[in-house]
Amino acid sequence: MARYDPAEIEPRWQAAWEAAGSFAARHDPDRPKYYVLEMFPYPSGRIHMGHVRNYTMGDVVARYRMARGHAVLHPMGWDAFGLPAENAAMERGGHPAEWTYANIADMRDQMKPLGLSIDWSREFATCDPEYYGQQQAMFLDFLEAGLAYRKAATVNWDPVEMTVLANEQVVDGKGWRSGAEVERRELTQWFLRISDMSEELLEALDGLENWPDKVRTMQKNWIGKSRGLQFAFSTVGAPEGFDRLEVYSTRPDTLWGATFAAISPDHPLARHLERHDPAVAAFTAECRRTGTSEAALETAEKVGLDTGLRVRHPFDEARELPLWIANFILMDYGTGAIFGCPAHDQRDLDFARKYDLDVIDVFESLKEPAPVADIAFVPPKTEPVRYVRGFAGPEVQTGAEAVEAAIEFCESRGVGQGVTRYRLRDWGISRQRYWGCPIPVVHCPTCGVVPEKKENLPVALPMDVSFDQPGNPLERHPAWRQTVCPKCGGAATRETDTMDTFVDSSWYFARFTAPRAATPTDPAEADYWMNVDQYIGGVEHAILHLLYSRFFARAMVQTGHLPAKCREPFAALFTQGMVTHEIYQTRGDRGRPVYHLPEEVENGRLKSGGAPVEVIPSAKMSKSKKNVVDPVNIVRDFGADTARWFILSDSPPERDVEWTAAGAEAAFRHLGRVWRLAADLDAAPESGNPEADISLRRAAHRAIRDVTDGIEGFAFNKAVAALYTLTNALREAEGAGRGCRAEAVRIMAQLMAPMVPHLAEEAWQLAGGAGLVAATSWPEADPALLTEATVTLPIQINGKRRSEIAVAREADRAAIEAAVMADPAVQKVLAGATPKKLIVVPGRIVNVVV
RNA sequence: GCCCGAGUGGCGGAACGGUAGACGCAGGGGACUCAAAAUCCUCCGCCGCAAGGCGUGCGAGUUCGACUCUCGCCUCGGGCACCA
Repeated sequence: MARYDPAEIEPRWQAAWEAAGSFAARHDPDRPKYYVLEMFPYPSGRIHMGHVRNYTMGDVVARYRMARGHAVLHPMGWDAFGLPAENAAMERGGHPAEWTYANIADMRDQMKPLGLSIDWSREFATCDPEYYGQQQAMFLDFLEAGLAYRKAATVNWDPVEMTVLANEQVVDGKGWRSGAEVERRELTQWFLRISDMSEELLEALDGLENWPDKVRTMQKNWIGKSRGLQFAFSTVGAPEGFDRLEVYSTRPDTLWGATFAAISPDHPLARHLERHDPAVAAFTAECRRTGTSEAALETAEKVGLDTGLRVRHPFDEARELPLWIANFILMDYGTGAIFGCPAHDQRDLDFARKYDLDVIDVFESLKEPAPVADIAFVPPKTEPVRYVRGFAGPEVQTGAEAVEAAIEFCESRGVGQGVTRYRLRDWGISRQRYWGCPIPVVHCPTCGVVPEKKENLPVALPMDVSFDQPGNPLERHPAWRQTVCPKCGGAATRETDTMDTFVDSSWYFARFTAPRAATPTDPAEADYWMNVDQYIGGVEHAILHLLYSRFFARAMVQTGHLPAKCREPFAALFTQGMVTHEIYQTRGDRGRPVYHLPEEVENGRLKSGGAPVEVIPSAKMSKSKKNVVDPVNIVRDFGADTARWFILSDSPPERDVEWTAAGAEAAFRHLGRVWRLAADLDAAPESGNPEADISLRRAAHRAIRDVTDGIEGFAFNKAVAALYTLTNALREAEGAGRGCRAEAVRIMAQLMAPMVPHLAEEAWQLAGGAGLVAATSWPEADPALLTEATVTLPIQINGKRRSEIAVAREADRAAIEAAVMADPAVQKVLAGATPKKLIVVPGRIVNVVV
């Protein structure tokens, strides 16, 4: 007997789609367009289950929208610049380009058998000179528009390798290869003025209604708008030029609790002091031996050094506070100087206790007033508290009120002014690396920094480079740097910094609308296809990638590369969860863990040798833990449809999904049953009994409703469950006739086409459908088939379910009440008395309160 | 350290503030088979013979009614600006 054979079915239908040109995006002004985009992959060389999940979800949306009559754009490309290619070149020789393009070819070959509805004619990689040349053209426009500039910024410097390290390459404050203590070092670097758009990027978040709230919240917090007071302390004993010290505080209401002032080790005053005082120099040098990441700075032990200088309290000239240098003050935020109020800030309190500084309470709790001991009193700003050392406003007020009152009071006395600040910093895009988009400017000894001419673009990366030593090969290339000044024609050198790879991924979505255009975008194409209607990717990109893209879209609008409607390029965002798997380990020498691939393990034992394995609970699939399942093997063993079906079933898309071998096999068995339902249609009786027919039709139409709701609501697990229910109905519909069954199978084929497209085509054909199911319109549910005449109403007594009654769907309240009172369980409890309350929610529930 | 999430049977999960556990996996029992696979039937939150009781990470609260709302915890995960 014939069996479900995906190895035969899947290539056949992929060829059919190809022949029909089913997935070519066609600019059709007469049809509504729909742009589905999954975050494009980094070409590591192997696709993993996370990719399968991401692209399957996008494929469901894309195929569903096609069936809904949209002109769909569903492209794919490669985020191809970045560190791993350089690391590969260092470790095994060869050129990053060679490694990258070979990986792209491999990954494309792994992806195509998944049967995704991608328009491959639009594919590109960000390392294509054609792409990054257009990026350079935009950079020049940004530069001219004042959106790009240079300033000094700190980097992680490895003093042994003499190279800049990425945060990821700094492990416990040491270089990952050299093990040398990392130093912070200042370099002049290129920046994009994202901070100028802080307010706009913040306000526009409200309009992103189809983004997850959590992503909007994260971006809001990242932008970090704050209202505070900026004022200057006058200093005592400070060197010339430092007689005033500007500080910023979001809690000026605690000014009377200030017991010290502190500056960043990178503050100009600290830098001045270190030149004259060896103790200060030693301390600031120590502070700089930390990575540049905020997590590293925040988790480092809080240390400080008393400069011996003092500042005067602005409202009491006689009161002097010690001035410290402290490692937790960030030069990038505010003015790089603060006043410390230990009573109402835990970090300040820890610092004060450590260095024996005073703690002065400013306000206390209304409920249980007590002086601060080891835990700072930091109530929500909305909670009213009693000010014992307030200086503006009433004695009892909230923190928020007190802050505003303090700002007003200080301004009226000429002590500082209220200011609005943002945590968001300008975007540093300089990277001292080879494998990135060269920044197209020239350094001329006479003209300074000069933009390259657009006709000279792309400034292409030289191919004759070596990676046998650390550092940027562009710096030591014998000829590449040498060029002529575009302005004066004299000898000049090229910029050797390349761009952050986040730049590459900040506009690829726009390039997909016209991937071969001679300019970064084509206005007509961008106008038709933009914006992205549904963007899908990992939540790990919630802040940086998405915020940079939002900024870039605005910058592109400003420089004429996108129409004005593109300021928010992603109309809807969906963030998917990870794919996880159990970890299998045995113990090697001295108890060290040895990890094993899932395919090496069977029934809790190693296939070879039979040693028992420890099972560690699921975690994100990672090569180092070997808890990875290669999609290529799954497709080979079960077919793409099984991989797609499993990855969509069970877990809601936004949550993590656990891959299990049993689940994959079960998915395969289910698809086999579905195939058999279609293949065995001929065995059904020519005509069935009317009751079975109508009940099957009802089941099919309920499935239309439920699958449609599931897809529209991004609850693919629920759509899958509805399809299981329909399959069960078909299997149980013994009395239904052949025609009715075939109709149900065709509906099932249409409903499952977005998820398991190959099997859907096969079932469609077996059930007598004409043409490709990929070319049919989405079925409509008949409302008449969705409603039942009677409903079952649960009866609660005091909130606990005790009984149920069947009533007509249209039954009114009085009829329901009568039926409830007649119910034996109710009568037993009431014993003749009247209920205290009778709550009737028609169609839902009844609650009798006695 | 800071910001954001998530916690429901043995497992993945379902549930406009209204019958907790849809649908599936695993498992038990049975049919078919020389046997196995496949397939089919059936049981399946926990305690209890039963009546019944208890159950959505923990502790309070709001409500006729809380997985769902509020507050306080615990655990796990994501991000923290040079990983992508």
